[in-house]
Amino acid sequence: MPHHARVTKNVLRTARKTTRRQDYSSSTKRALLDSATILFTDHGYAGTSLDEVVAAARVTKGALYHHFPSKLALFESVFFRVQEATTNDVEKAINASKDPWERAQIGLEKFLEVCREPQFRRICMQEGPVALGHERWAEAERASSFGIVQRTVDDLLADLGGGGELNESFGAVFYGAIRSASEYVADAEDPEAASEDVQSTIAAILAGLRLLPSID
Amino acid sequence: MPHHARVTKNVLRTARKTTRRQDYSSSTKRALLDSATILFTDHGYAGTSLDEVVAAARVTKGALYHHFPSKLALFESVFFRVQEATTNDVEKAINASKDPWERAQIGLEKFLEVCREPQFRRICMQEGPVALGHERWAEAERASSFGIVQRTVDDLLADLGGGGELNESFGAVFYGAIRSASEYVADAEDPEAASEDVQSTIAAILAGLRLLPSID
DNA sequence: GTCAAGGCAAACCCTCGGTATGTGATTCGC
DNA sequence: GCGAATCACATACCGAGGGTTTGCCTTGAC
Repeated sequence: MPHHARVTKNVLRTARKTTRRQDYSSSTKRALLDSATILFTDHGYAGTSLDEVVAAARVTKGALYHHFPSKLALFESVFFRVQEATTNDVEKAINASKDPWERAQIGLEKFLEVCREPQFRRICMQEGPVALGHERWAEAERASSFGIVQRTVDDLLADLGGGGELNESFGAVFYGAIRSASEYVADAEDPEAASEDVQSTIAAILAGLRLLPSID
Repeated sequence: MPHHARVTKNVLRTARKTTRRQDYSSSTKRALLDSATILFTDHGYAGTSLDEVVAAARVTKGALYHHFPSKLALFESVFFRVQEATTNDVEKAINASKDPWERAQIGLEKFLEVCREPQFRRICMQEGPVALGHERWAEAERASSFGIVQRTVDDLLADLGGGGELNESFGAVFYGAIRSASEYVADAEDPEAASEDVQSTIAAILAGLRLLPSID
């Protein structure tokens, strides 16, 4: 091999950083994840067969099991991908403000919005707990949605001068309230109106808490 | 057949009201439901095979499919049986009082209690939505747990003199809050303490609402 | 050019939900 | 009382689908 050829090759490889095979591979993996996301969203975890997934991705089960050790592992990858994308959205929106009460309001509004996206609702909220098991799902939630809610609630309570004893309890209560409210909005005939109602409701509850002499 | 024999037979049948075959039949059906309840509670819907169910009930699949048209139908029967028993418990406890605020407190306490029973938690709260489908599950919930919460909330808001526009929204919010709080209590290391914290939390929220000049 | 490895296809196995058919015990008609 | 009908259930079987094994064929290294 002449010297200039080696140099050119190295330059090109450094520029592209990936080989043709790696491109193919990651492309296949992404196709599998995309197909699986759609199918899991439409038919749920148990209602989706791997044959459907590989057909939609135009590969075979051999490819699937080359990239994922099991159906459950495939679902996990889909789950975390959707969860991360959604959580980032909410977190970014929240950081637009510094006032804890405003942050809470923005976060709520944004969360009601993302819960109307079928992917997040079905995969992360509905199928997640059963497919991953309640334990693993709860752990994943603590690191994302629930974590955001808890931190927001902590800030609110700190602003109210509470001693912090009931922080976890308030976190659990508000997390559930927001989840349920999101489903209410997503299922409503007029989601816009329902969303405003929910925001008024939460706002009323928060306003009431601010009137209390003390929380603890 | 002599006359006295016919009379005796009729008397007996009237007294017992069932034939021997019907006794056997309902007995095996109950055995299937009992076994299925335990297995669904321990391993979930998808994680339980019908072979396990019929083995635990000491029958075969022939018997199962004689009583239930499908695995899903078996689960439905189990689901509704558990749900009805639990809901009746809560409803009965609530009716011990007439004051809406006291009823709410009693209902909450009782609900936190029943949610610590694995059967209700796993079958009605966790597996139900996925196995029955979100639609059917929501419908069943409206007729039981959610219905109780909504009626209780309606009474509270009426007592506050609200116009009723936000009743549904408040119902959804409190329903979710209570559900989530129940899981928090059930998973807590010290459920008794967690239960008290949750009751303090909800009490604080309700106290705050009573301080508001108006809800709507 | 050759060789190793990675990416994937194809064929197979096994569990499990569901079905079709058989059978023995009850119950009913007379 | 006795045969016929029926009911409650057992047994054998089928197909779908998750998972495994094997091997080919492209790609990249030397």
